[in-house]
Amino acid sequence: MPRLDDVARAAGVSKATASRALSGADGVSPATRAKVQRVADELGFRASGAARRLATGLTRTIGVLTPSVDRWYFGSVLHGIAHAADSHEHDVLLYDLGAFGHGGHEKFERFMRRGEVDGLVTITWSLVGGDLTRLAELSIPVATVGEPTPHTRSFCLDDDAAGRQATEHLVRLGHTDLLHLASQTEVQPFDASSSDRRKRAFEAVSAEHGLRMRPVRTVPTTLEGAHAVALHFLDRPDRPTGIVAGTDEVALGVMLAAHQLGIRVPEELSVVGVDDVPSAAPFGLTTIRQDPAQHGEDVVAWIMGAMRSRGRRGGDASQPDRSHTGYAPELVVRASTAPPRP
Amino acid sequence: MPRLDDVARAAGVSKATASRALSGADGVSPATRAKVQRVADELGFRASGAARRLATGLTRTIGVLTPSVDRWYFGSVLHGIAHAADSHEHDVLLYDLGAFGHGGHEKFERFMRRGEVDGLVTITWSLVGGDLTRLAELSIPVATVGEPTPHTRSFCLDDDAAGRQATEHLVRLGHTDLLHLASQTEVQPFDASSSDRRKRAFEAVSAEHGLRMRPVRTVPTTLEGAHAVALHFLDRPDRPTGIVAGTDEVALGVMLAAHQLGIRVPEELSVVGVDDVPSAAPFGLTTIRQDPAQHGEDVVAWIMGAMRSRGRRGGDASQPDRSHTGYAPELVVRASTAPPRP
DNA sequence: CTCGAAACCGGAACCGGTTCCATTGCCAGT
DNA sequence: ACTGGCAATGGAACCGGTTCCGGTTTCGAG
Repeated sequence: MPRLDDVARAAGVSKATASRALSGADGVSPATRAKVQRVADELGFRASGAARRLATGLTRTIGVLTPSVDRWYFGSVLHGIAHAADSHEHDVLLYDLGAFGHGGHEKFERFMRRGEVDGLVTITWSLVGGDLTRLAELSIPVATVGEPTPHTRSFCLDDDAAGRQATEHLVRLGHTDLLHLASQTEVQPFDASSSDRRKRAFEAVSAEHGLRMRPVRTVPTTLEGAHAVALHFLDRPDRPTGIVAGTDEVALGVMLAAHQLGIRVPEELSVVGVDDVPSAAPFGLTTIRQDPAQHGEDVVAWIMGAMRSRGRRGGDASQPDRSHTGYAPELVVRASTAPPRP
Repeated sequence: MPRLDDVARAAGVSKATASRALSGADGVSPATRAKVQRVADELGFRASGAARRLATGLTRTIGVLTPSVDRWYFGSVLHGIAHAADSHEHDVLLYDLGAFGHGGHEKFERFMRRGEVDGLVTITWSLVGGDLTRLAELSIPVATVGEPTPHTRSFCLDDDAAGRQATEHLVRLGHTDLLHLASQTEVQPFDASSSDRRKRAFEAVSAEHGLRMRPVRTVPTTLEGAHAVALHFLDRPDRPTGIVAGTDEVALGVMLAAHQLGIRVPEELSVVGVDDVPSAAPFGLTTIRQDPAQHGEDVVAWIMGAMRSRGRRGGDASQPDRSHTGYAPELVVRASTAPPRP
């Protein structure tokens, strides 16, 4: 494996000049630069990342903290992040904190201990209170996607609008007896998780239109979990005529349960979800669409910008950007919603 | 941020001793070691990963090449990998090659160019032929999970047994007219992808029992894709009485299509899948279970072992381990299979 | 009491880049 | 012709650890 020294010698220049030539810094004549680059190519030179990081202090890596990677939303965000990071010539260091609470804290501690990233994005807050504030210890840009947060720059669906749109869609169809299924948030450091905001939007719309007030139910975020609970609360005469689910997975679980109980969707029960997962379409699920991969791309774009501004000292004094981006939801009407039976 | 030098000075020892004390190397008296460790703690010392890598040549990082991260199988494997890597104090560098063929090669090139990992696991071969052999250029342990390969150590479900078990289950129930839906493999460098092996097992069992020979159909690996095709080929009088799907997602798509066409499962159509995804249970899908997260854990365990043996020079001369681990499939019988109607 | 091995430790080289600073060469301005 | 100034370049320090090598102790065996 050739070193920079070898390239320099072969090109007849000093290590310093070779470094400048290859890194694109100026102060090198075009002729010299071309020669060095050619020689480097011929020798198959690849700069040692370790040496570069040691010298520059930059890792060209961004870290991702995620509660888990095998759920549609998280996976899609991660996909967007990976794509964007790659196009910025950055690597992605993945920290799968695992099942919530399940040793997640220890993994977080190890992450902090290594801390070899230039920027960090957390997908949802899967951290407990104490850990949250510790993130400030790393003096690197931090952003969150999936939940609005007061501590960091954040990106996610406008949950309030999403909850409203879903509920109002059913109200417009004539429903007056709705039930909201909030998906369970395992860790909930703030009083305004995504799930909460959707729930409040539901309650607000319910109140505005004088709907029957049923207490919101909290169910597991998975299809199978929601299905199991739905089998119980759907199997009674005073069930609602429509259900606003916090998530497509939940909505699909409900549709399945309804089907198994002989309740026809949408004739006897309307169901709306949020997400627009790929299987929502074939199941005919009416839902609120969001594009997590795009969120991932955007968060990386922001991180890159933030890294640049820290780069040039002076932007340092300015307040860190803790603003929030809420994406506009888009209602997708399919076959799972209809006017209630008279 | 304190440096090793600071710790050494504060502890009244040399940098060399401090390094030995903290890294656990021997040649340090217990008393000295304790003192250095205490001082390091007090100062909040964290060794610079960059410096350590430069000095040792080890990155404490393993790379993961995956075709995408938002599909159940890949996500679960990645989850297992992340967990295992963490317990070995290693980081995970993620390379999401993105949609197959879609710039995947460029991303792969960038990966090779940086190449700062101690070990590499590829989830399925999403690489084209040329790229495959280039992996040997990196002289690090490489393993694959999700497909048996001739070039590397590999881990995956015993596809032959899985295909046989699924098919034989239907045969035992009395079916004689089956259709196999192989899931599409976008890149297929070898003549024996997972999908192929399951297909051949199906054909073998079919022949052994003299079943009606229908040509195998290849369908997209997604629920929505399989659903779309199933709507066509199920909607005809001479449809089979049973379907062996290469994947649960495909099986679920078929079940959905059948339902929409008014075909009752399992009375009029039996369906078997492979995977046992979480939603297979609520849907009552009979399937062949596998545990991808376990595969991820195992592949990391192997990588760690391989790294150690390369560490001690001498094991170097020995042939690299290219063996294959096939996990035994487990049939899970649920409600989607039954004897054919007479 | 002496001698040698073994344990412990410090100095310094090294990993492979980046970057500050000094030097050189060349050209325009007066 | 002289010089201020700028572009191009080289030397060397530096980033922060690890590790080789040689020098002291220490301690048990003879």
